[in-house]
Amino acid sequence: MKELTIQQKKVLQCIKFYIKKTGFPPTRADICRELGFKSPNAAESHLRALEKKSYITIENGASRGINLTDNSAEKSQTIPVIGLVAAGSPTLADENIEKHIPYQESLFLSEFDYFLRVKGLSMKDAGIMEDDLVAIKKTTEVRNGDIVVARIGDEVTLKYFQTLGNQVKLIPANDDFEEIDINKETEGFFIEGKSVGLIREN
Amino acid sequence: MKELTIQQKKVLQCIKFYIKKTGFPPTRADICRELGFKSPNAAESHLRALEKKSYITIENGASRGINLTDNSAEKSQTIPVIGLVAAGSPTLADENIEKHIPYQESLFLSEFDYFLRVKGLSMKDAGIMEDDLVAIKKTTEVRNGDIVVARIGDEVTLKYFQTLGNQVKLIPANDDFEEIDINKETEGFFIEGKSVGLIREN
DNA sequence: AATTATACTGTATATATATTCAGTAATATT
DNA sequence: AATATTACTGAATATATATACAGTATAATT
Repeated sequence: MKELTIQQKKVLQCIKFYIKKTGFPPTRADICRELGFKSPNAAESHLRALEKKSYITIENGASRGINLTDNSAEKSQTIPVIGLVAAGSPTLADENIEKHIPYQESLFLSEFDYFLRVKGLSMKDAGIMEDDLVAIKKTTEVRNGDIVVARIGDEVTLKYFQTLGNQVKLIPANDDFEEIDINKETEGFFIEGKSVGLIREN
Repeated sequence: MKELTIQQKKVLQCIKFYIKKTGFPPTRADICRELGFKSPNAAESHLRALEKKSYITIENGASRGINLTDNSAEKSQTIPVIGLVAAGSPTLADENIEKHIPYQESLFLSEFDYFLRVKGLSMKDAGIMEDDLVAIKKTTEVRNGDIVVARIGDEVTLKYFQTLGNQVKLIPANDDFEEIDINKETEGFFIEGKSVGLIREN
């Protein structure tokens, strides 16, 4: 996927926004109006650049003949599912992405960035079972009682969050598991995000 | 919602199909081509009828200025959420529908008909918590171990299903609750469907 | 019985729109 | 140092497109 320039991104955003607002793609003149260009050729050349980088297709001769490709998404948004390996997952990087699943904006009350595939039963009593998909919002602003994705070195876990001063407790929802006590400043300790929803496929 | 004539339905379907295929709405001429009309005015008058019945809006003067309204969205794109009252819910009829939520086909592995809003903790150990939305597929074909929506008279419950001969056990996933033993032929006993997925909004 | 809605054909036309051509200028790449 | 890419203005134009007008005919509603 070729990178877009700042201006090209603006034009692509403009197209997406226009479609969302009106239900149909903009004309060259519409794009000029939205972005302040004075010549339709400004829009035209940006469109051809976007076409070349395959973010859109253009049906020649057709008015408003712009079609967003799957690459440029928004059409049917997808969200990555990341596998959480029980015994130490190195990162939440792209190479750990299991698959992408379609997703609708208003599925949960709050926005989220990815799904985490749960391994193990450490949050069983919170109703989070093996293989559940937990919707995670990337954030470090978490409150006591939140279910968080915490990283300690190489290991990533899902636990209840509880803090007092500099001390953090990561509490499992299962008596068979031990609670983790850690200092906020510990090397390699990091809050990746918090749970905002859950999906179970069965 | 005003009823559409057969021809108007065809035109509306044609618009939806065209947008799906190309990413932008059809012109009058496009509609004529697709449906075999010989005059652009045939398309024009159908469009105005659809506008009048508010299945579409038309931006005057704009090419391809057709916008599908929320009304004309496919039924299958939203799915009802039905409240399950812990102590006896009369029916799963329309009047109990909480709301509709958007839904994407491939969200779960199997198709489903509605979401059931869970009340109570009788399935806690199966990871089904209060206020969870359980995706229910309407069916009477259930197997041992399935989580089913069973109706006994006025009461509707969510339980594990276990059967032997004519005898059915409805087993909660919580020691605080009692298992229900019932004969298949009992008056007023009915399997409404089974759980095929779960969503938790929090 | 009169009116309105549906369902078209056929012609005409103003204008909305894509698209080409001619420039200018800065920046990035080879 | 030469070339390509980005980022535009400005003008011109063929054509794609919405839309009005004139008809014909049947069915539904008042």
